[in-house]
Amino acid sequence: MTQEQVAEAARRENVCRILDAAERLFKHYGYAKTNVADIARDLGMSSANIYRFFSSKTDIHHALAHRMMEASYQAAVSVADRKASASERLKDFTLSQFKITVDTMLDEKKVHEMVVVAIEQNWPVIEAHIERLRLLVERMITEGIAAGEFREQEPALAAECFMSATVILCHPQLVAKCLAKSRISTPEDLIEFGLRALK
Amino acid sequence: MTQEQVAEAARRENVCRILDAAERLFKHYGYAKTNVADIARDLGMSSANIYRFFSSKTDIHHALAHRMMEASYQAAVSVADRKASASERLKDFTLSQFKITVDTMLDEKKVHEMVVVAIEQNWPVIEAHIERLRLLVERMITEGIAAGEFREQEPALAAECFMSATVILCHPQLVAKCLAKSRISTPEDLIEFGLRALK
DNA sequence: CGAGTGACGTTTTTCATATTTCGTCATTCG
DNA sequence: CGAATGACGAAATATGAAAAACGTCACTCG
Repeated sequence: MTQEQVAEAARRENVCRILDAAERLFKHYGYAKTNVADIARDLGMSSANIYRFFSSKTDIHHALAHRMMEASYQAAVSVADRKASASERLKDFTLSQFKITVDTMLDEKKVHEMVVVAIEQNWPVIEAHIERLRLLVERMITEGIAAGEFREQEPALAAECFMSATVILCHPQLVAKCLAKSRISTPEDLIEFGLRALK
Repeated sequence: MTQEQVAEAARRENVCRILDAAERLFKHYGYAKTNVADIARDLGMSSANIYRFFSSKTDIHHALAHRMMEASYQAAVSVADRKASASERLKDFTLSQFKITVDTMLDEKKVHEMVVVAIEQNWPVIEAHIERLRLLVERMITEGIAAGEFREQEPALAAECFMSATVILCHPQLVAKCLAKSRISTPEDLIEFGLRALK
């Protein structure tokens, strides 16, 4: 292992530790109430040292968002790659996204604060994430068409419609609102509805 | 016409004038920047007089929201009552709701402020409005099933799913966001998608 | 008598400034 | 030499007193 590789590994390790600490503190005290000095103290280092790995507090926020979305995407990929019918996979894909959103929002107030900021300022990473997911959906739909499971249709368009139709299961703010109110339909009902439109 | 009826008519007239003035000022200067004295001055009356018709500034806000939703509901009813296929009416219903939402949001910043407050605090009137619309949709779906246009299904469940699927066309905040971004699908595409799920 | 008002107590908002936090850099230390 | 830091200026935020807005009520006037 070269000198550079060792240094790089150490750097990654530090980045990860900082993100872990930041995530924990943000979730516990809220994003606004936690300052970089708090994060540094938690790790037994100086706040100046944090800035060797992140250019700003916002940058940490970005990185955390990226990490969470990456995890969400990996979960999605592992569902999309399964050996199962397109319908089955689309259903599990959407349920998995729903579950992740619910779990993320369970911390409520603290996480909500961070999500709102990211959405209100509509960070490009969010759009990029949605687009990646859309491509996954598009692929599953294409496969479903090939298998004769779905009717002939434009996969790109169908993917966007399917995701729009199930947006209340994946959009953090909508999920937060809808969990509270009494509803006739379950998530499964809505997914079933979306799948029918594809067939 | 009795004494009471005259008085009642005068009261309604005042209520209406106040709401008109409030709506205009709120849209021009924003809800927060407009105070009750401004509304009163605009009408050549004292602010104390406003409180003979509305118990608070918030009450005016409520009344305005109610008036707008009532207009939206009447537009919806007139579409739902038309002589046309259920598909056609459901499509026009959704497009009409979409148009109203877009037009309402066109004033952007000023109206947005009021809508956000109403949604964040989730006023019961909003839930009630959505429920009324859902009942209209349910009726159209029931008629569509009877006409053999849609498959056999639970109308109440189908109505909620259809509305959930088209929520991005009717939810003020989502519409505001989605108008900005480039999309593959048009509103018509999404409605078509929702209708397919019913057939 | 009752529609309408000016005056007034209470609550909320504004605004100036005191304090905290952010982010940089020259310097230390292993 | 480079990882790490304390000290520091700039930017943001908390604070609290002053001003404005809210909402009430005794009173006026047609």
